[in-house]
Amino acid sequence: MKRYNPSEIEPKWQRIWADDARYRADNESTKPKYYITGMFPYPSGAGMHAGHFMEHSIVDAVARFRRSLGYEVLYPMGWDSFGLPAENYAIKTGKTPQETTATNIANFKNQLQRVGASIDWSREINTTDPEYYRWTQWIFTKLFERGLAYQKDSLQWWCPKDKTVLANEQVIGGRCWRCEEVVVKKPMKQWFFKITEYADQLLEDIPALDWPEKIKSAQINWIGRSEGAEITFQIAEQLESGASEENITVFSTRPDTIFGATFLVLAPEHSLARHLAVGDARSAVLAYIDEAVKKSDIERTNDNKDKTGVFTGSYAINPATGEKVPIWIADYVLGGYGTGAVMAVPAHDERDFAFAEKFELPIIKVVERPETDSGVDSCYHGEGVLVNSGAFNGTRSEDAREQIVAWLEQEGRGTPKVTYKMRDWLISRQRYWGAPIPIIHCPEHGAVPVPARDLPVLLPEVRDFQPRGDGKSVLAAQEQWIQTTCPVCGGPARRETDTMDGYACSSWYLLRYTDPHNNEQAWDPTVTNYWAPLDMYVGGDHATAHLLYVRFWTHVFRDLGLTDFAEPVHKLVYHGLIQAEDGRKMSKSLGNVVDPLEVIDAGYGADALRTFELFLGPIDENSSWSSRGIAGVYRFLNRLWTLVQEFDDWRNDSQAVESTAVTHLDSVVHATIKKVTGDIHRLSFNTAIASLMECVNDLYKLKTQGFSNDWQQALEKLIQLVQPFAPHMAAELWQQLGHNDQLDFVDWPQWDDAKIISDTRVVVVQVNGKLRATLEVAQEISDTDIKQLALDDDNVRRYVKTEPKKIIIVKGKLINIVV
RNA sequence: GCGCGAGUGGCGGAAUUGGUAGACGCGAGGGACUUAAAAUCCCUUGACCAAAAGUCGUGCGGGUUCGAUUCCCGCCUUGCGCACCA
Repeated sequence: MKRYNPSEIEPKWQRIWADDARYRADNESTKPKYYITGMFPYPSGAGMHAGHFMEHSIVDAVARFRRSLGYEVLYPMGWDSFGLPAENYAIKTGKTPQETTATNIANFKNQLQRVGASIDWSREINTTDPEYYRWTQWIFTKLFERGLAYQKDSLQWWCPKDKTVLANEQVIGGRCWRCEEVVVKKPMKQWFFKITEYADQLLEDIPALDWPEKIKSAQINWIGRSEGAEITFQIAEQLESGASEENITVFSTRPDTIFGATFLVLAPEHSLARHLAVGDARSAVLAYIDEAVKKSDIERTNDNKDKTGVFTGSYAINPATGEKVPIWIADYVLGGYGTGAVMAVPAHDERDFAFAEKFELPIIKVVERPETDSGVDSCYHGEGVLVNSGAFNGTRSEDAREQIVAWLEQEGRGTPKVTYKMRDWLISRQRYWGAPIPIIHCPEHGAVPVPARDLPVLLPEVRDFQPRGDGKSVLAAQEQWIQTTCPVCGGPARRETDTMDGYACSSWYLLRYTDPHNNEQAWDPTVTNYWAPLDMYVGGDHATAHLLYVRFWTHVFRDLGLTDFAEPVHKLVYHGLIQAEDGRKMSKSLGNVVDPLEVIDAGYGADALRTFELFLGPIDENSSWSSRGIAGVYRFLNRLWTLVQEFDDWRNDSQAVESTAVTHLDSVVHATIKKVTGDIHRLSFNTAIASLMECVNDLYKLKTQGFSNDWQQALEKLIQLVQPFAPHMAAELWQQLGHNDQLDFVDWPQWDDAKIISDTRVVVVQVNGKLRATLEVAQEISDTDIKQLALDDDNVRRYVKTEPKKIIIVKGKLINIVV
């Protein structure tokens, strides 16, 4: 009898799987395909912790399950390896990002191999590989040609001391988060992807996605579609300083409240803001604008609720009432949303109300609060009947919405309009470690995309990664690299020196996996249409960033004729986090990280680790690591192992006697097959593993009757069921029971309902819904007989003294006697 | 503030369509084996009651139903996402 020793059997099987490239996916297969993977990792220096392994435990279990069901499974892996951490690490250590990235990838790959993930390594990809980013760049040029990649001047945060651009989140209280220098805003020309053009399509496709509600609603929220109208307010006075416009256009979702619009508010960034400042107010307005523009968005929203603003001295005409209304500037209006200007209706909008109260502006009620509404606030934002609204008095606000817009449209003062919260995707990065934007700036022809034949635009190797300080990436110092010729006219031209956001690289990798070695094109549509879209995509991050971008790009690919499908992922599995044993997030700085290789090497092995991660709880909820819990799972695997050893010893013992007393063996095993199969289908791994444990416990009890030859098949089936969770042990035991074939591809066991059913069943007897007895009755018993048996039961009789009013029978399960 | 989840023993969790609440695991208690310990195996384990019988029990308060962890209404707590988006 062999002891269970994972440190011996796991390397053995990992070697076998690697040697015969067992998990290579075949493009030409005649089997049905199943394409599954997890979100590819960023290969950091820290390596993966036990929490990261959750994703691979899920993907590998499903991949192995699907293989057994007869699918051709594609489970690839790759590396999202461009990005800031590698670059910062390079600055600190003097190593190049190329070197550190290679080291980290080797480490990650080793970790994945040591858990026995059934990955097709022949399809490994790496976003920093020029053969990969060549096509990222090619896609950029395609977007550019379609008008979906464009340049725009926008304000960026700039730290004069660190000489670098900062993200909004890196500006705290107007100061740099690193050196606390006061930051300034600097206008910079940046590259954007026009995701807003796909806002409606991305929104419309959401209901049909087999994705968690949580993610779907996060995306709906993020896109933030609002239906309303743009309404034009004429400026009352002639503007002195030659402003380009004489009108102010506002966006409103409540055009029905226009009769209550008692003032206008413009964002400080509004193009007319300075021009409107007249008379005594002028200097105060200009000061306010300067101050507001300096504040970060975070400050402007977090300083919150306490409204600030200034009156410009100018007025506009409310197109509905004809009244003059004052024009204010206030930073509670956002420059980047709608038109950057709003009509303020203080009676029916809380923000406008707070502002009006503070600055003593008129408040006119135009929607009557229904009597059924119990609220008493002086500001009411619900629906109701219009008042103080001229010809529209008495109209319901829902109806008035359309009627008023129609009327304004007739007058040439308004038009229906849909607006989105989502902004275009800013993809320029002034950092080194990214894919160069494949654009050549020609004095004659402007921004020209690099032709496909000249791709990739290689990232030059440099020595100094420190950002230079003039708002450009270190590539701007590579004068030789920059100088080139215009692809259109052949004249001298200069390369774009910004790199692309890493999210660009990860927006198409799922398609590259299907055809990773293609050096003629990004992918062959025939191959890609065979594998993609993904049947299952597993991850626990990026609800609105990556998962929105990858949908956006795939929609574009479809429109370009590069794919047949617009949605890249059929089913999304969004798993929870595994927190540390102390209930906090696992992190290096907290010192609570569980290293998976240490767990494996401590003797538990990869099988116990994987099984435990899936046993912790439902995969979509957070859970906490438990060093005691993994011992419990290890105990279970050990019990299964021992059981097979004991059977094997019996089998090989020539003196062994076959027991004739064995009962229920089939019933136990077939019930387990049924339960485990159903549970894996619905991704309820914790209950699948629980029923495997239950099955082993039951077999220990049956074992006391002695073994028989029937046990061979029973144990084989059990081993097959365990395989998705503990593949090394399963392979070893399979071999020990006399098989030389590959367990991975052996058909998943079938159950037979007839074998599960026993001669008797348990029926619960309730009186008035309370449990009073349980009866063991024959399988085929009639309702009449059940009723009689129930009523004859001693304990039931104590509660049923009179003729029952009603008797409810749930076939084969329960009888409830109502008295 | 808005949106989406969640709340069940000492702990992680189960109950798939409204039908025995607490599967499975951890922990705890007891026993077997052992010189002893570890490991292993067996039994017990929601609360109250000596126990049978029973009563109570799924965040709180109502409701629908023969029957509610499950459905409905109103709260509380908590996680996540968005957040002055007009």
